[in-house]
Amino acid sequence: MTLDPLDERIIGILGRDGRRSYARIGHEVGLSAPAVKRRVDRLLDTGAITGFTVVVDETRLGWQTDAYVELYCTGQPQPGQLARDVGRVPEVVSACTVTGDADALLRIRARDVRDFERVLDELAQLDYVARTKTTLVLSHLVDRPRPDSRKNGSR
Amino acid sequence: MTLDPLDERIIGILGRDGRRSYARIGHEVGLSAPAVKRRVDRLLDTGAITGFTVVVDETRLGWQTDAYVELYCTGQPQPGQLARDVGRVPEVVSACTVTGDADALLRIRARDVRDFERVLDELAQLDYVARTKTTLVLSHLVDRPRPDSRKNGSR
DNA sequence: CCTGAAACGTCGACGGG
DNA sequence: CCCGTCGACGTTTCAGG
Repeated sequence: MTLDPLDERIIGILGRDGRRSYARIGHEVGLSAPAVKRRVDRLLDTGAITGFTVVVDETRLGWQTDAYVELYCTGQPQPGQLARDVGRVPEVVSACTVTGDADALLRIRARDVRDFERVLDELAQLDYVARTKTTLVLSHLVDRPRPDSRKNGSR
Repeated sequence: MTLDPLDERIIGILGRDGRRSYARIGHEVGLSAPAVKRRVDRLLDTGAITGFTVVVDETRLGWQTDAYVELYCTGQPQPGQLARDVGRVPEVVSACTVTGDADALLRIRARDVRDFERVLDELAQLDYVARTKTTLVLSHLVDRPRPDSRKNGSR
């Protein structure tokens, strides 16, 4: 699966403003609105684009506690089971298996520290979880939806 | 800053489909399209909503290496300087200061392992960076744009 | 908050490079 | 194959109630 430079520019523009009209995008990249739509539709079909979403300020919406939690497990839980189990906890916003000592690394968003403790308890009760290690997020320095693919020369 | 239950539902819908029309949203929550637009505009004004974006499958677009990098620094670099420095590296998709031994935790998206090594070198050359510790992501289990705020009763 | 009407955007069908 | 133009339809947006 390979991307046209025009596709990359379109994705870049949609990354900065997911609701920009096809006509405006076309004007910026030198295509007509239908041509842009056809490309976006194709990108959706092939799965390169998986959807559109709103970006919210989590902290302002009351999710004040942000943390990474490493999971140390007994044995090797099936990745499928692990995914299902942690996916059931709504405060888990991301989870992945990783190299290193821990078996999985979770990103948690909780209302406050008290709420976070409850989530941690919930995770510790999964029978294959031996222990957890928490790293609290203090301040956010950078947050991008995706890597910047312009070929460096900005600034 | 407090949110109406209607605002929460609207944000929830936009989270699942950031391009859904105000008319359809209005139909789902029991408002007219202009009423929905006014709410979304207000949420944008107050900063609760910071924008709209496209969701892409990074792996399919050629960003095959995903890793967490802990930064250990000499002294306490100013958070502002750190943010500026790591923000200049396009492969850094997120960065935050954290509790624990490390001073900062970065999320990196690189084209491949070779590309990742280059990024790591770039980070190591910042003069206040003493050492780094990499954790490679193996497989993604969960990935949500934000915590699920439905009050648990699903499944 | 809703309703209406004008401006705007979307999206299929069609023809040309 | 991918592009552009056109026209019908849906949506946004602002006025007024």
